[in-house]
Amino acid sequence: MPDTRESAPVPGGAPSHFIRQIIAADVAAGKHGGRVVTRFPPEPNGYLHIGHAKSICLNFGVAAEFGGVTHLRFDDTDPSKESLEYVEAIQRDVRWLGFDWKDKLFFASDYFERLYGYAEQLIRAGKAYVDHLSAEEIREYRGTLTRPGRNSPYRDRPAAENLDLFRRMRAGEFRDGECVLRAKIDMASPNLVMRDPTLYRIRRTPHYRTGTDWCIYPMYDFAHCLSDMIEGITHSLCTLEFENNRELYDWVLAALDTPHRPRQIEFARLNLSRTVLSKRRLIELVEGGHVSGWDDPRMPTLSGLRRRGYTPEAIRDFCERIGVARADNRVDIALLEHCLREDLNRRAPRAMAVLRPLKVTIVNYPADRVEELPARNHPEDPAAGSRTVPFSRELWIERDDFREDPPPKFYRLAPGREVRLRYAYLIRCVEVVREAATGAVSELRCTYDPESRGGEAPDGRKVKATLHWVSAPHALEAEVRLYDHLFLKENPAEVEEGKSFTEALNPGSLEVLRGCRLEPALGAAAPGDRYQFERLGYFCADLKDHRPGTPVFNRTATLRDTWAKIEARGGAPPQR
RNA sequence: UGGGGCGUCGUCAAGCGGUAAGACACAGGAUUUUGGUUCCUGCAUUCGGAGGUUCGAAUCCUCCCGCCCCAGCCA
Repeated sequence: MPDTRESAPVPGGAPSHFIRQIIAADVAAGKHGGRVVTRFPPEPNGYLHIGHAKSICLNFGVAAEFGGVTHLRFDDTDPSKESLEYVEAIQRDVRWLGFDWKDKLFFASDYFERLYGYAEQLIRAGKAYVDHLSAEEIREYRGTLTRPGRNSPYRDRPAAENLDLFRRMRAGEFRDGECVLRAKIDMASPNLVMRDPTLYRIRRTPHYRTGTDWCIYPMYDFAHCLSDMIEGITHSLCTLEFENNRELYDWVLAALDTPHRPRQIEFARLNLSRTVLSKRRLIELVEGGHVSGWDDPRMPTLSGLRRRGYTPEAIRDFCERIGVARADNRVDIALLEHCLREDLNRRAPRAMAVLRPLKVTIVNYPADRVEELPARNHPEDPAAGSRTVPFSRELWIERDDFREDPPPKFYRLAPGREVRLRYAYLIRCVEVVREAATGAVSELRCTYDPESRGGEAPDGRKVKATLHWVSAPHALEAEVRLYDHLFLKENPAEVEEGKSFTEALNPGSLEVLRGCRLEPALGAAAPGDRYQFERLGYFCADLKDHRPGTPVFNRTATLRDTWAKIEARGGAPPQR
């Protein structure tokens, strides 16, 4: 007999997690004829974020592993908050993430008529009733965590009366809130969800898909399980907060004696350090003007991550690595960034850009001379090819790469020191020019070694540092946006009484630099193109604001910076 | 002091009665025309705690402690 517990590796060698194990066991046992059908069921009332990505990867991933399919179903049962804009944005994001629902696109609103039929069936079976208690009264009657609730005075109406009332609800004979349809379960249940939950409410709000066809709408607990059943979902994966609802999910399907019984399985939602993932807080960031919108590159939304320069591959890898379990968690955002760098390091072409320019004049280089020096587009990938970068007498280097009074372990440029300009020459700083008024360093005068073309001196002498640079007369000017974590706190959601989570916002999460200098090859960048600016980080041309003549780049991630770490450790204070 | 869950390294997370995987982070070192990459090395005598069962327990039992979820006509 086969071991149906299936603790052994699963097809594809993916790491084991409890949902994979359950599904593998079900498949092995021939449940549902060995079929696997999952679904991703967003409500179209907001944008998808990295937490949804976990669910999307889980649902599409696990179904694919077992040769199954995944439905994209919009859980659009509350017309007051939903819209087509969100439906479109969600589809765009799921597709971008790399998943394909084929022709399996569904809407709970398409099931309204069938759902209504099931509700009547429930009424006929004496398992649901129309209640005229007000919302406040229902709350009072529900009891508390420790005290049982009381039956509504309308609870024992005959089925025929309930049926008539429910039909009149549909016909629009009652005002919003005047009555609801409730399941008749147990007002004393220790599980509050089971204390005669509301199944239908009256809402005279036009629905973005069904218009004014309906004035009654099913609640999540009624619509979701039945939608799963209708679609033949085998494994209905959701987050832990729906655990209490599982009893009701099963109750509805059993009460209706449905032919197909999906199984709800809950897993822990993702929490990420230094950001927020709740819809409520994300909305507050957008509406409070703390970010520029849902796609602000600092947002953990998929549209924000996309604009920031994240790749779908990196996000999928991240979702695979964090695992799936039932324990509350807060994943270190450094893991997401690691996945990103790993992917980008492999595929981003290299280029040179100077963010905070400092002028360098090569005093012994002819003023009218320009050389085109070959540079590799990727140090480890010859297939990425090469390009040419112009070199001339006047250059820009990074201000951070020069120190008048270099601290220990700083081995970049300083008075009298020699360094290498990447792909170009060895240069030595012979003079520091200052602004008369402020005394600030305004220019460096250097000599170059004509024998070191390409960066290697014939005498074999070594140099400790290699700097990136851009030829001044050939440079493109650009705006570069430096992004950092949105929040300073590990868990921004944890706030003191009376304070807002927005107080933990990182004031330095965005720094806009203008007058940055790019090497000419970057002029070919199209919106969304990603590069590694050597020694700085990964950058992408902004999807919205980048124009060929006026380039705008977003910093996707910095490179790991060992020197910054040494410096921060207190060795030498930064001098700027 | 109702019910439902969850506690394994700083953070995730395997582990399914046979003697604590892996990843990130962190710390060293090697290579390097990116202080990047890559490569080595180190990093839980112990699994929330206490008892018990067993030749043997993170895994089974008992009690205790801590954290999360539920009182929408939201999902």
